[in-house]
Amino acid sequence: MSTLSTKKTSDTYHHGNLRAELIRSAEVILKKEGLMQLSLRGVARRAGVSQTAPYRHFRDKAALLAAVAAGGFRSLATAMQAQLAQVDGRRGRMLEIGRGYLAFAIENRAVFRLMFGPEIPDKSAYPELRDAANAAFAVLANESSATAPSGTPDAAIAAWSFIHGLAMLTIDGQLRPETIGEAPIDALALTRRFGRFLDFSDPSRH
Amino acid sequence: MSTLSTKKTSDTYHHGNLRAELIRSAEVILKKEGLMQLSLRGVARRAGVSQTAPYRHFRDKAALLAAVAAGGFRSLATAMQAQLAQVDGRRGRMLEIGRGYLAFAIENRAVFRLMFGPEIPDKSAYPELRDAANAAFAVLANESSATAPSGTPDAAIAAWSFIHGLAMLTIDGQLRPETIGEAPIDALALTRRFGRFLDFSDPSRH
DNA sequence: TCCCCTATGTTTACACTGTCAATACGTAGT
DNA sequence: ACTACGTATTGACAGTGTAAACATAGGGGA
Repeated sequence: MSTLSTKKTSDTYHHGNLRAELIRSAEVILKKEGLMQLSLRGVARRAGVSQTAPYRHFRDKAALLAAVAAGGFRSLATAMQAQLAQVDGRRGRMLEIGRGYLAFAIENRAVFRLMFGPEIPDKSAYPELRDAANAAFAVLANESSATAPSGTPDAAIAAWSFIHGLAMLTIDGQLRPETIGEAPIDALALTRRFGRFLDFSDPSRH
Repeated sequence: MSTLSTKKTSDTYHHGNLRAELIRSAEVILKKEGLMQLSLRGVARRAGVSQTAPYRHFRDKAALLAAVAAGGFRSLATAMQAQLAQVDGRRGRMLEIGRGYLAFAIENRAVFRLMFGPEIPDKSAYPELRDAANAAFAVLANESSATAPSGTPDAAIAAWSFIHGLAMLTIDGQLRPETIGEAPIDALALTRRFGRFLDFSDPSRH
């Protein structure tokens, strides 16, 4: 209408599929600017809509973040399974899962932090998020139950803790030369050296 | 001489030692309201000064948080050493360190998250914070080097990763009955069951 | 003693945020 | 064709981090 603001959304007043677009915009900002820089208004701006448009699709900012985090958990599960597909036999499967986990965390720091951080309070209030998180853990737990000595989920939790801690410390920049007194470290190589912590099917190398 | 002493513990100025008071206020708010609810203005309010008074003592909000985080790392080191003092002999020392670590994380979730989160970007820019973090890691590394087979810091990093991951997952509420299919879990008891991951001086049980 | 200097604290202001209320718009169903 | 409803916009409000200008106290040199 006005010559001043030529909207690129000239197609429709109703965006069409704004919800998905908002999630995608949030992901882009997360990856480019980080979690601290992500604002609802910024997401709306990038999607080309007004600042309150997101409220038609998400109760509040946390709900949008929950949707993004759910997508993150799905990607995480996929990353682990993709890595798993590269190995055959019973050996080193847990290690490959760990690699997938670590690679995902490093490639998507901001989303990874969001998935586990306090920015989404009461995560259990979002069924989609809860299901996606459980599905991701299931990849780990399922593999663990197949190789661990006992059927308890203890082994899976132990493996998860180790991988998760390694991922967190890595993306937080705590695992650095000054800290550990070595040349620049490839975190994935690190996991290889610690394979004995991950692979319950291979106790020989102790 | 006089300038030095007055700068640190001067009590004779406008409102007393504001810098320390601000840090204490921030800690209180952190523990009571959480990291998301902590604002610079809120800290100033609680300290009874104007909203820009903190800028005479900290370059910005991140600088205040860095001071708080440094205190957190010092407390963490103390917590680990206190736990360590409860055991004699070479056995189970790493496990006790892990317990101290976990207890601190649970008791001080918000500070713990701050210590490792992205709210303080470029942590290496704060010498006090860096030193405190290194000192805390040193407790772990020192113990590890005394018990681990090789002199490399690999074992310390592995132990740190495991404990850190367990702590993170715990305070993030990921280790819950629905997730792991068990009755309410005491995280400290969990570490006991996973002691073999922590105690390098006892490789027999593998 | 007095006065000024500098470190400390306040006031004011601005751009930004999350979110609510009222309003406009377009499309689907009748 | 007209109405109803889901969708998007405008405007507003309280709260945030922080920069600039101003105020004040307490000590050091005269």
